[in-house]
Amino acid sequence: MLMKHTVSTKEQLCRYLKQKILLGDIIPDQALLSQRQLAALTGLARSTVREVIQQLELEGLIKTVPGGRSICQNMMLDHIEMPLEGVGDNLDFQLQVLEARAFLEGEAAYFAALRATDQQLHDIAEEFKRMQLRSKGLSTLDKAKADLRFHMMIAESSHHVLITSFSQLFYNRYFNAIYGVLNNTLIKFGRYPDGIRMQHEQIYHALQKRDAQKARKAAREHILFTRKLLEGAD
Amino acid sequence: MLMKHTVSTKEQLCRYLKQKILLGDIIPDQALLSQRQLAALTGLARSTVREVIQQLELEGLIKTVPGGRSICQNMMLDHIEMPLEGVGDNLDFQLQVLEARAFLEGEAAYFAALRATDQQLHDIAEEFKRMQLRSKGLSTLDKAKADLRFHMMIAESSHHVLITSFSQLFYNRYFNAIYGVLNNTLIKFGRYPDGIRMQHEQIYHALQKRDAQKARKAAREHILFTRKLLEGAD
DNA sequence: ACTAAAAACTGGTCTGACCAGAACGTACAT
DNA sequence: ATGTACGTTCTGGTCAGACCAGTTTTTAGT
Repeated sequence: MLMKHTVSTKEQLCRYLKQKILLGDIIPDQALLSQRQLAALTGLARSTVREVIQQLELEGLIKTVPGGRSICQNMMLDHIEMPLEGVGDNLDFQLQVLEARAFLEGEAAYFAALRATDQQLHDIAEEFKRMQLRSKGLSTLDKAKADLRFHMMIAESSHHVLITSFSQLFYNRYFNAIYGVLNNTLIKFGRYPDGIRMQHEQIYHALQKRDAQKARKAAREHILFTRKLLEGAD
Repeated sequence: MLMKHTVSTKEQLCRYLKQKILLGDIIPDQALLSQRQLAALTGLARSTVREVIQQLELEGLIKTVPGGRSICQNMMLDHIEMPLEGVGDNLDFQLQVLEARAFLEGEAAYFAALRATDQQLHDIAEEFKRMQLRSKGLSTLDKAKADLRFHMMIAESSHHVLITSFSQLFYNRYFNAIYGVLNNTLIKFGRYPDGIRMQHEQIYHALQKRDAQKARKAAREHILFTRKLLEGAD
């Protein structure tokens, strides 16, 4: 029995550093260990450590200065912790969030249909079935989380750096707004409107058939449908 | 007299490859020169070439397979060359594009106000002035390009990897749609509506004063204004 | 205690080497 | 001629050790 994807030491270092930064163990403006120290620590060659460092730099997590150490930046932190400027609960803002989300979901579904691994497709199928089964007995918050997890799995399956990153950023930041939308629709209908369940199904089936354009269309319409609900609810 | 930022050979190679890929000199599934060949060609060390390659890979332009060559992917190209599914010119599609764009522009302006370097702010000021001066004597296409350049500079000044990347992706893909919007408004009004000029000015001033929230608001409203124009033009 | 020289770092680049896996060619068997 | 097995050559990934041009820290001299 052998692992198909043994996690390389390089990958481990990468995750380790990202985690440290994202969880706040290393805070902005704080210096990282030097490349040589990291190399000694991990047993990797410095050139390999450099590649990890460069990756983090390209992702905006750290900044390097020749002669000085690599220091943490974490531009993502700005987003996650941003207080949403007090507009988190108003309707206009929620509508705007859904506008952007429609685009994002569409692209995610499109690429997911094209590039998801069979394993991912299988995982999505599982999650979808779970979603259907338990849809009756959950709190609004749990439903929101389930809904988001479903869409996040799709985003990840797109294997598209930009889409995945943007989705993460997006959901981290706007979860409350999205949750608010779901809450509103639930309050109005007492349950998920039938449309939504059917739309989820359409997205799901388009993905399983790897029909990219249909997946995009379904995902987009799904969000825009939610948007219409919210618009008509004022 | 010395250059402040002499463009390193490394940077040159990076731009060269990006250009080749984005302009279609290297098409998807086509193999790049090997790292050793590129090293020999540029005089760089292979380790340095590798860092360039890794960067392109992280940006989704190429894919590397151990043992095989690095092959072009250019996920952007999918967008640029995609026939837009036959809806490229219809109204609904343009509206959708503007929806997503409103969100993106807002975020870009917000972060640009916070993080643009003085140099970038200066460059934006220059571009803005140029835009004002020559706004009378340009073709629609040139105006569209100028408009896009202005917004792209803002996106770049956000120093936010995701926003910058997403903007590039976005504009590459939807330039035609955006151009269509501009064309429509120009046809309708014979010139840019006054609102747009004023809105550009508001964005510009918010940036110069580094008022992030105002910048976001102005940028968002600018796009949503264009959207309304288009909506009312059917 | 303050300053200036010097030593000890840092990231960036280079060289040259080895490995495992992919690609390709060649020679052999059909 | 066709097809298949094999071996060479090539690829990307990793490694080790070196130098440079800067920064930072220490040290020595005032």
